[in-house]
Amino acid sequence: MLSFFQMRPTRVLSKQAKLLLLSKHGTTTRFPPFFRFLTVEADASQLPPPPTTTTTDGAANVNQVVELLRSKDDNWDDEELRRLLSSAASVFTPPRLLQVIRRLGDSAKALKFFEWLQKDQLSSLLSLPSASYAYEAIFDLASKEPNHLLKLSELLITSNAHGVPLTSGSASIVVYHFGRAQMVTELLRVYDVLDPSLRKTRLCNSIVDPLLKSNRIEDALRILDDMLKPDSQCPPNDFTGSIVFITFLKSLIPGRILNEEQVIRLISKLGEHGVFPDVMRLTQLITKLCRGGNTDLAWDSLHAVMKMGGPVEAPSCNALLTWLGRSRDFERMNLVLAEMKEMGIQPNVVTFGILINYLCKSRRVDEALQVLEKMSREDGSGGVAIQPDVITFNTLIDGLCKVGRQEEALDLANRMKLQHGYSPNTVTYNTLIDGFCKAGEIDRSRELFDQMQEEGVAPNVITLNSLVDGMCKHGRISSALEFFHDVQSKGLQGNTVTYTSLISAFCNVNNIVKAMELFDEMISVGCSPDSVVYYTLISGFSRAGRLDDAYSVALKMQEAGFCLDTLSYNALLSGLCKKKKLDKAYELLREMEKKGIRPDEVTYNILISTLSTAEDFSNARMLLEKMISDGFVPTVVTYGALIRGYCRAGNLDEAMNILRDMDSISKVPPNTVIYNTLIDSLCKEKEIEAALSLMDDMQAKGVLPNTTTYNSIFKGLQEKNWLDKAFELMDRMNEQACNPDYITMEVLTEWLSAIGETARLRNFVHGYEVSSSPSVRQQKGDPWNNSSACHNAHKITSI
DNA sequence: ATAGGGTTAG
Repeated sequence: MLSFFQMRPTRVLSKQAKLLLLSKHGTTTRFPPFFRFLTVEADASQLPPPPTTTTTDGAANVNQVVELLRSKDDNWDDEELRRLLSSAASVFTPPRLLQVIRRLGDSAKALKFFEWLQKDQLSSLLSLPSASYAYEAIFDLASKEPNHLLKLSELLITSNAHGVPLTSGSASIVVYHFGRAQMVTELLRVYDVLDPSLRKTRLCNSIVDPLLKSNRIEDALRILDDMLKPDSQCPPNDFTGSIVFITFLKSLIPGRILNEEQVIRLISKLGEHGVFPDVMRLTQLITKLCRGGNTDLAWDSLHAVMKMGGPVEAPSCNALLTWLGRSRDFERMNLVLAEMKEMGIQPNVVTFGILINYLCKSRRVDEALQVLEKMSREDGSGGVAIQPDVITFNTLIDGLCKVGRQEEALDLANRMKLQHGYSPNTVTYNTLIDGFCKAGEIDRSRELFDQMQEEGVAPNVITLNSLVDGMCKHGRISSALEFFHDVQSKGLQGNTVTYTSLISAFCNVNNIVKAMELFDEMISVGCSPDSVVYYTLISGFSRAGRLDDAYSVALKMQEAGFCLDTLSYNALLSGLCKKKKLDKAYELLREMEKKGIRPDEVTYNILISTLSTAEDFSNARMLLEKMISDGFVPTVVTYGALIRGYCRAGNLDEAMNILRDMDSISKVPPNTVIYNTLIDSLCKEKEIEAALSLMDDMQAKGVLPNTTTYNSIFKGLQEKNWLDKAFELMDRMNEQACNPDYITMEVLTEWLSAIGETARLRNFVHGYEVSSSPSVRQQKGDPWNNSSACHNAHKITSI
């Protein structure tokens, strides 16, 4: 009875169905391809050709059956139906049956008819292949009816219960609808009941995509694994790649939902099937992974694609290089650059920019300048010259400024304009202005500020902030305020950074009232406080000894939703220790520990300093051990704290021992502060020779003395009335452009006026030579009156 | 590519 069909059971049917058919007949039957709606996977070889014989009798019969089923609601005349179907047994073929079902236009009725046929002797009409197609027709009907999702879901269960395998068409219908509704459980059920030969790439994609979108990573991976098998029936295509890579990029991935191995495995397996992320996606993936702290995985991903011959271009490499640069991994940066060269991946201006930026940030400015020279030169070895852009230059200009070479930075800005035709932009000016401000050359910065406006380059809030901070840090707070108000009136608004600089400056001169006023003003003009400005206040209050106020700012900070960070805790801790409130300090330490805020090197330094000051050297040294065992490296500040403690305790020998240990054991070079501590103590102990020999030691080691050094020495010399040495040092102070402060003036005025040497003091303050003669010698140029001698030379050349 | 946060000396 199945002989209407040429059967080909191997592909479409489940094992169970195959056995059933083979045991009954063992002949080959072909399937009718009647219903191919929504067939996602159009595979003609799967589906048998349409039947070759049809008769008009049959067509008439279909009409009659449909008529009968539709007219008699659910209670059709069984006898009549049976008669219609069997009388035309030779012509009422399964294809006709499907025509009936399709024309019923109602899935419930169709299912009822199907079930009637199954119970009936005529169930032979529903031998398995056509049963599957009958179900496909019912699925199709249901999919167009109200409440289709529920119906499809029920039909899926019924068909399974009836032992009727899904056709590829049925699968397409349900997957399409379940996928749109993200019904992951149903999708998985479809996948599981579907004969493996029907699991085609596009169908699998349609299942995997909603699974990934619903975050069912494990389930998606199971299907992906099937797809990625070497001899897969449903190998991944570009769409598979794109849904997987998009999921990678949704940041759900790194570490949390997919682990590193899984990411790499997917990339490799997809690559084995020739599916790669495109240049943009790979770049985004690398950036995302790096941003999530997973530079290693980013490295592996890029290399996996490289190794398998996927498309890798400069932007993807640049993404990795950026982060390697940030983590100071120069070795791997070089490796990437070498690989790029080897693989013929052409670096672009960004690649060089990253390299230059890295070198600048590592203060290796000369090497950065060499890269600039190299990139604009054709090197004859296949390398193409890459013209630097404004960003390249700005990076270098900033690099020069940051190492205090602002004059060269200015030269480079000129070169950029004259030789390369790039006009300096706001960033160029900002960088230079900040450079000169940091060097204390506020007037030069103001000139640049005026110049940029003359040339039509708009200053922005960063320009403002550099100047305000520069003025603040160089004792010109009122100029800073004036300047701020000035630009405000011209329409340039400050921000939290502007206020932080000002607040910090007022805290430093102990004007807490003004600092608080500015904080309130900042909020009233709509700049939201951030952790830095809170820190600035906490630190300011702490240093002023106003711990209660510091605590109340800390409370405000937390109410605003910020956590106290290590820096803020250190500020409070330092304030408490200075006030010798050690109980409170330990309480704060316990709070830090409870909140999981790790102490850092500075925390240890504060505590070591406190213990040293209290002359509790055994505990100070024990803490030093703990600091080291916690993985911190003691610094010049740590040793400085110990040295200061021993000095204050009058144990200069031990203090000197530590200085020697720094040199011989720890290899920490001493700085000015260390020498100042020791020199001051030696002077106070009247050991002026030893102090002077330490000064020689400083000079030999290239450590510059500062005003504090000279102040201590002058006091010591005054005690012994060593005039000549004092004159010599006054000259050296001038030579080194080390400005006297009020303490210097106090000491020298008292001493020199008492012995009638005020003329030398006058020479000293005017920058003239002191030691040879008290009378006025040749002018060396007055360092306090040199403002605008040749300022045009400092300008960026106008074209 | 550019701006604001620290511990030690007097």
